Amino acid sequence: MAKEAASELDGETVHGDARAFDLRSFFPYLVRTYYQAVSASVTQIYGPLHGLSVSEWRTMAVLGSHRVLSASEIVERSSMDRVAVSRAIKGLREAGLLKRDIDGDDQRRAVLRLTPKGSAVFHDLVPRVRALEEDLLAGLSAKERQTLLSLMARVRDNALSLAG
Amino acid sequence: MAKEAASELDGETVHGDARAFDLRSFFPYLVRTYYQAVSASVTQIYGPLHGLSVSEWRTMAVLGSHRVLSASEIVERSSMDRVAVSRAIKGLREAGLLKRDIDGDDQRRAVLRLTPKGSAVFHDLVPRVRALEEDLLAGLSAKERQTLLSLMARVRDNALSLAG
DNA sequence: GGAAATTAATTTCATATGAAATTATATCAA
DNA sequence: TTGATATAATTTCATATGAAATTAATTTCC
Repeated sequence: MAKEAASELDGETVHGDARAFDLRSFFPYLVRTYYQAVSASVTQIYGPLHGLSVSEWRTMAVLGSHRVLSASEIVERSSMDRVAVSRAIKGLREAGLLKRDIDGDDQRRAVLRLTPKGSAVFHDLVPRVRALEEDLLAGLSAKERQTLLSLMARVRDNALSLAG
Repeated sequence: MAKEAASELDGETVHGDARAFDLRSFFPYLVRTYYQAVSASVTQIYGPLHGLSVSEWRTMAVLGSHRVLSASEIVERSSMDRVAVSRAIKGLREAGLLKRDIDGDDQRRAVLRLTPKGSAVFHDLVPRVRALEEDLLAGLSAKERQTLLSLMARVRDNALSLAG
């Protein structure tokens, strides 16, 4: 990274009020610290307890409520990329938490479901992550929670339309 | 990951309403998709334009407004870890955007500042990232923006207190 | 029917990341 | 002093990540 810059800059002319720029009040930076804190708190639940990675937990969460899905369907429902899902499936299979069968009609398609052991882990985790969710939102009224989700959704939509 | 689970689970008894768990309404998951969208939109600015990585941009942003700092001070002001900062400094030096001098009093300490070229890149980027920030928050009133930041800060504080 | 295009899933490869170890200097305490 | 401890910064090493290539099965269209 930081290869030779494309735009022409003479290195002398300083314009605008860039000097006053403060990273710590820059909105994307605040979003990042917010995400980091939230993310670290969740990892504490499924990480140490059952040795799951983030991708494994998400894969399990999607399968836990949908019962039977293919890898592609998990990709759609989890906003993870297909490599992450493929590796999560591998890890969960090795741990005996997930079962993989080839679909009768379409031999490319692998049908995935939690094993009884996987299902038990899932049911052990759900109340814990729900409690964590409550702890994260502690002190916020129902209305504030709704406001937060709605504002986040609006900003996310703005961001997605910028990315194309 | 997904090594042998520690807790005892017989794999048969299903309890609670885990079946109804939906990842897509799980708060930490929503925070993550929000972060991913915002993050991708910012990367579009400093990435292609000047070939900067995220860490390089942040390091530059901190130095751009503080003029002269050590690597540790950048770590404090950017919420990055010291390895990321060290590597960002290396990249920025190789690109001629940052200058490193050993402090006279403390020979361990490296004093960093942007070169004229680095300063020019910074001044080129600031109006662009400010415009992006505005695009992200488009459609939100001043009050709504304040509300969003305040709610995010409260949740972040909750999360940090959970992590210890 | 069979070549071309499509779809499912995995593997490869090159890069990113962070905890722990390392190097080097500075300070503290006997 | 000098041995022990602390601090600044970098390097190492093991793991995580994702784009692109690969493998394999299926569908489309002539």
